Amino acid sequence: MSKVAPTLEDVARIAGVSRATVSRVVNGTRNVDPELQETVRNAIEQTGYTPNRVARSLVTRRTGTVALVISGAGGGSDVFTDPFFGRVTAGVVDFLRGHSVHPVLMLADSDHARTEVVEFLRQGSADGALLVSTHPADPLPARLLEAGVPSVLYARPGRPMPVSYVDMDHRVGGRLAADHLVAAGRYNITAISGPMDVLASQDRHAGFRDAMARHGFPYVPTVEGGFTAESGAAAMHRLLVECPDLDAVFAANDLMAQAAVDVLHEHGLRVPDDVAVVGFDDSAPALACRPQLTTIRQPVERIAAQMADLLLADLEKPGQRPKSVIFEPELVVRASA
Amino acid sequence: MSKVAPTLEDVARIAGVSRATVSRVVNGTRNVDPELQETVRNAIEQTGYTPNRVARSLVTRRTGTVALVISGAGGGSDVFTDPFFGRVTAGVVDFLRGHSVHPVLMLADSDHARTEVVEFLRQGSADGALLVSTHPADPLPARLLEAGVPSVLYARPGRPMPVSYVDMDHRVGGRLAADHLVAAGRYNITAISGPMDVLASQDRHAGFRDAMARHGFPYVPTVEGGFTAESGAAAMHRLLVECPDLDAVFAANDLMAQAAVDVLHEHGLRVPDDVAVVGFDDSAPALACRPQLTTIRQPVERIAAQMADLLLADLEKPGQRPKSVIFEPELVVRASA
DNA sequence: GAGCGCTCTTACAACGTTGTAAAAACGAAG
DNA sequence: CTTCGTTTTTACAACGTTGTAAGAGCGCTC
Repeated sequence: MSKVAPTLEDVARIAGVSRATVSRVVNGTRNVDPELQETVRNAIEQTGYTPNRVARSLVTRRTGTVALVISGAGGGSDVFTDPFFGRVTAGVVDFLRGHSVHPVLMLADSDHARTEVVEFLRQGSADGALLVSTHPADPLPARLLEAGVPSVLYARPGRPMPVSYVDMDHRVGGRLAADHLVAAGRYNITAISGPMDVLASQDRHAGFRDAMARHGFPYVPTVEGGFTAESGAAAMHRLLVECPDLDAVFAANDLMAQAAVDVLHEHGLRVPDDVAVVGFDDSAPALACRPQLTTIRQPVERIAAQMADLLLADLEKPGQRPKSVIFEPELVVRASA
Repeated sequence: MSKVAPTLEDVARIAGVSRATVSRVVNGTRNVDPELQETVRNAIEQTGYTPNRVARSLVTRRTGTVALVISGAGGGSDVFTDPFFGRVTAGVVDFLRGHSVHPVLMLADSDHARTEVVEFLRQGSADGALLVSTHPADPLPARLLEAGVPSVLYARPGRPMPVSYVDMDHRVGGRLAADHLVAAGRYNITAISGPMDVLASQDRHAGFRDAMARHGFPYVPTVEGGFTAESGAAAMHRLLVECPDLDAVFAANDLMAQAAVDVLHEHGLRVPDDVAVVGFDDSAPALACRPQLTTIRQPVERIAAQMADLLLADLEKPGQRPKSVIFEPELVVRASA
């Protein structure tokens, strides 16, 4: 059975030196006689010693973990089926593993849960927080800031505050979609927006609408969706009723775009011949969709990695002023438009 | 700025009692005079005290975290785009949050990474491991067992060993698919299997083939896939070449089934009129697919929650003998077959 | 009113590490 | 042969918590 783990003390006794010397051999090997080093290393080998991380954390005040918090989203379980969060996780995990830092996954979908997250971090269970917060009214960023927890946000905060964040220029994304559809000669262009209480949705739509206006289209029939497939399908149905002669749809994410394509097919409309469809994100559904989606690429994994990078930098040298890094979207032309 | 966190000592001084008394108020409130309790609570309120989890862990030898390890899968990043892992994560997170336990996400896709996982757990950074290991040759389960780390596996281990696990009866799943296709009057039934070095794939296929044999079909044309959309499409192409008059396909997961449907459409074949398609898992693509997939439901979230439950039970009362819980699959009839 | 059994509270020693200040070892220089 | 620097090693006090054994307070009984 797993006998009790050996400690520094045990190693020191076997090597015939003091705890401190062993400690110095284990971490940065400064000022230790090479011969002694060898002896100590042997003793470590012999005992199978492995430093106790908790004890180390207690004195260094560093745990080597960060919290990855998904905040704001309503239903806890659906979150992980949305490709967006999977990609964020992938980007974060991939970056952190190169730095021997481990992410603790937390959901902050209720007030109770948010309190728990703040407590967790105040208790020093993690060194900082990576916060994916979609709703601008989310109180969590402010609460973490107030608690003095080093944090970096994915997406700019709802109200200005001194905190680092990464983001993408969603307005440019909207503009790219508009430019593409207009250049393709579409006239009856419509949109399925994301939930309007989400900043990214607002920006995507504003960018789209502004560009359309510049192209001479003062009004864009729009139905608000909820970033889910069901909401996308419902929105498409309504658009077809309100605007039967539409020849293009800009959907604020790929999930809704895919659902829209299905609805169009059900109505006997061909994509892109009758109706052009542009999505947003360039995530898995964009490729799974038939026809494959023309979409606006958001480099989620890179953005997420950058977020982790900013946090580690802040942990390394605390007290720097907040930073922001904004990524540029990119039009990916496939078959749907 | 965030002043240094208050400690038990501070609270004790303000309340005019000793550290131990405060400690007893904070956790299970046994044997403390109600009046004193009130005083202490006020002091806690006043200082904004929150117990330091690391210090607590050092003495209790419990961290309140478990490692959620994704092992075996090749590419680190794709993992999280596979709906399966998202669902496992959702199930685990959802269960654990009710128990104030937090999952640390780890990828074990290389030997180096596996060593890091074992070290992490031996160092006491987490109380136990939830291991999603797909390849039977994966050395991680054995190494964790050897290191005395409490663990529970998703899927039975490659070789028998005394460790708890949860699983589903994949053979029954294969049988359900075969029965359904035969009952629907299909004659030229084919299969796209999962990667054959994965136990779940073997079982699904074996169950399918055995049932087919019982129905009088001694041979099932089969192409091996890799659980990805691309591999599913490639497999479907090959099947169409080798077996042009096929009228049914059983794909070992929904991702491949969806890709197969697309390929069939490209060949001008209608689903289900010309070819029936049955998937496996009942994950998001099953609903996104047109027509929606008839599939074998695997209750991934419930299985994952059960896995977490077993681990917590083992942590609660260590040294019990290993347990296994096997779930039953279920046929979900939709439009594709 | 001394002794006894309660309940409640308090010191104190862990837990396993790191960092600092003091001590020992060892040459080299005067 | 002492004195002084330099390098290496050691002892000891943290870090913030919990658990245990000893102690204080207090109402009973005899």
